[in-house]
Amino acid sequence: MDNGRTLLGLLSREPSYGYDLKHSFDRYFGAEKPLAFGQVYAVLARMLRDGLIVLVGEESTGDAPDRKKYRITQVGREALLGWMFTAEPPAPAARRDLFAKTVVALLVDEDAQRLLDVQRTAHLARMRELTRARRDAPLIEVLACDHALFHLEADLRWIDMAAARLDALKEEISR
Amino acid sequence: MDNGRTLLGLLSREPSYGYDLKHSFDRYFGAEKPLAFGQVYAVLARMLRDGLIVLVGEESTGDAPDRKKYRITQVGREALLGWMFTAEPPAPAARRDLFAKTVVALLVDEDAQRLLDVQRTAHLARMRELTRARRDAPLIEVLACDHALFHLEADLRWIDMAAARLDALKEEISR
DNA sequence: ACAGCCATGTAACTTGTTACATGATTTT
DNA sequence: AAAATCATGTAACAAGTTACATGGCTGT
Repeated sequence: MDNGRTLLGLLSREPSYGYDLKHSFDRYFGAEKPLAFGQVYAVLARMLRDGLIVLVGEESTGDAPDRKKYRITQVGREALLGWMFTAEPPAPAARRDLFAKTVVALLVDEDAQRLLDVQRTAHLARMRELTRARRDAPLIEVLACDHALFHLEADLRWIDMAAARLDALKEEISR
Repeated sequence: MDNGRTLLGLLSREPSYGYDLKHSFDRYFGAEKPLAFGQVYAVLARMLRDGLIVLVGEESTGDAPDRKKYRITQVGREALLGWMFTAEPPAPAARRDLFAKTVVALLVDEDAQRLLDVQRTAHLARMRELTRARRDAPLIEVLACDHALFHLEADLRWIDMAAARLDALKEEISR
């Protein structure tokens, strides 16, 4: 319900329509990946069902096409605050890509060192891209880039550390 | 197909059974979160359908209960290597929890500074836990902890940086 | 006999992805 | 008149989560 919360955040500013929400979402979060309309309406239907939002009066003139305006409820506001002020635990190890691939490389007895080299190169390339995209971007995108950059850097540090311990790891795993 | 690849990795060592795969998975990746049996069989059925694995001869004695042994195919081996030697792009900004929450806090005009403080505190607490869990753990778990620790640290750095730019961000967003 | 482990799965539900369907209004 | 944009959705598919169902074998 990740997209759900961000849409709820937008609705907590002011009531709005599915169509407009999609564009607001894209403005704040969608630089890399715009939100599909299908997803917007699915999420709205879910939140409506769960009482996080309601349809607001409307039927303005009757001439215009369907336009459904949604408003956040008290329940929705509480859910939103609950989400915001909670920290998600880190994903389990198996679902952290780099870690999983490294372990699999050791299991398969494919050259794990080569795997780490490939991953390092790919990470560096992405970091260069992001550093370029960062220039001349609005502040919000700068922060989005920095967030990604910091995490790529964390991966790089891990790669170097793991590379230095591959032999010991390999031995431990094959036991 | 994340779990799929790790199970495929285990199968690339030697043919095995769903039941055993679950336990192998838990041994290498499941310290934090064991893999459910239901998921194992679902993944196996999918990989079988896609030709990544096949059933191996078997029907050993007829007395024992159902036991289905799976073997990786050439197609499966190629899929596995393709996965390993590819780097996943970072998740889009909207799906990076900390970033999304921070932007929502600014939109909602809830005290974003307080949000960052709460998140920092939670991150530090997790880091303490992980540092503790790290002691006396086998090497593979040490590396899993380090991976998580590096990323938590990356988040912390971002929190500090974002906290220092909140006013500018708020201004940019409300335009 | 009963507990616990071996071994396989199904069912219901959640969220996300991609592609398609429909029709009105506004702009060129 | 055609093209772009406004505005809503459905359908099919993928992957994961949790809970439940079933039955045999093993050790006490």
